[in-house]
Amino acid sequence: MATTERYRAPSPDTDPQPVSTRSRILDVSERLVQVRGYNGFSYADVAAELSVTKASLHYHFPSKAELGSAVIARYAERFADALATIDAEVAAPPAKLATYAGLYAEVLREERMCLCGMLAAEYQTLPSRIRDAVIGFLDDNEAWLARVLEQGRSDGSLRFCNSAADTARSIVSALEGAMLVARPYGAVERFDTAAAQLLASLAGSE
Amino acid sequence: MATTERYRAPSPDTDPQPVSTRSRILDVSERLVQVRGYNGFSYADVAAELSVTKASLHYHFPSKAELGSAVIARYAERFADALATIDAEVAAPPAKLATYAGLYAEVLREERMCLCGMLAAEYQTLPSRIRDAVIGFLDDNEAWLARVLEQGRSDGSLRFCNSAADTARSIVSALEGAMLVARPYGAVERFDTAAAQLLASLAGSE
DNA sequence: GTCTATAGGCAGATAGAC
DNA sequence: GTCTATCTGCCTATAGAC
Repeated sequence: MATTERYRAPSPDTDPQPVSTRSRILDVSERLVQVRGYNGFSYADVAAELSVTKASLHYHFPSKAELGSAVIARYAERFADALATIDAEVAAPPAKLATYAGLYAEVLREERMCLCGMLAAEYQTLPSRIRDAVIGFLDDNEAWLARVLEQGRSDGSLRFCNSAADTARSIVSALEGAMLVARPYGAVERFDTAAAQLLASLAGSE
Repeated sequence: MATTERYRAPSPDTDPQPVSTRSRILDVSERLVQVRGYNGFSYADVAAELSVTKASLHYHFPSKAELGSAVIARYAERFADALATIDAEVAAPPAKLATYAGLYAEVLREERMCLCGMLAAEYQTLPSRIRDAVIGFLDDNEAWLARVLEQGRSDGSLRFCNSAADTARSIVSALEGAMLVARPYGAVERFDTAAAQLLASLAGSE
């Protein structure tokens, strides 16, 4: 998909080297956190999947807190790139919101929770570096959404009663909640229905 | 509060006995699951808070899965009673929804996540008995909400485009998500704003 | 960079005395 | 019912060889 090219790994044509161990560790860890939670995965799980030893993982990431921090930092960077891509490729505010919701749907289709939503649930047990990253991720998303909402209000394509900031928060909440509840049922449709309803409630007069 | 009396512990006047050990274990465990998650608390945590030994806890709840099952079973029962109380004491559908959202707000005010939302995040790591209880809890909530929505559509006090069932799912999603996101900020206002927006979007013509 | 080996601690759980 | 004592296993993390 075009909107994801900018933040995916380089293609084999231009970059024939094997993926670095560090990045494969992050890939596996990211998925495990999204599926099982930060408190639900271990170095042993990652090591088994990659057929290396736990000691080897500690060479790349000395502590679990550092591994967790690296996971969310990379995730946030990729997400920020995706938002920039939406800005570059999608003009209309309602379409931007729909594409944004589509990012969540993609994650859910892989049977994962949003990394940030999962960490939000576990918030009280997390190292402070990871806590800060969770807050930063939410803030960035809300700021981007608020800009899109302002734009939509200006051109009449979106309509909402409260402030753009509050509405942005509601959107993040609603999408995170829709993922949270849909996943136990293994039902992506549940998410899609909730997202569609949300977007419809923001539709403008135009 | 009147709406909670029916499912709270009996008052000292009518029931002067001390709270049973079993129920105190459930109280502490429930709070720990809501704050730290099922994978984030241990028998040692509960034992320390109650000043008993882990072995004593195992007498009451032989395995952690049984303890977890008992926690969610009691929670679901109490929640069902709360819904019955709303039905008995609140007539207007919009007021029923507002009272329902207030149940979530109460939980959040105690810096807890909804038990079911927390377990939904950890779903993939849970014993199957607990998984089933999570699904059952969500189903029950959605069914109750769908009935309220139907009632509101009939009397014109509520308005919504999709089916009552889908709208009920959206409400559960939105409230769970609003809790999930508000908690890291320690900001109950975030939840209140999102809940108010949600309820306003369902307001009928009447 | 990856390994073997191991440390030290906490997890869930059990046996048996009181 | 609650205790002490203990088991087994997994956890994060480190030392040091290759």
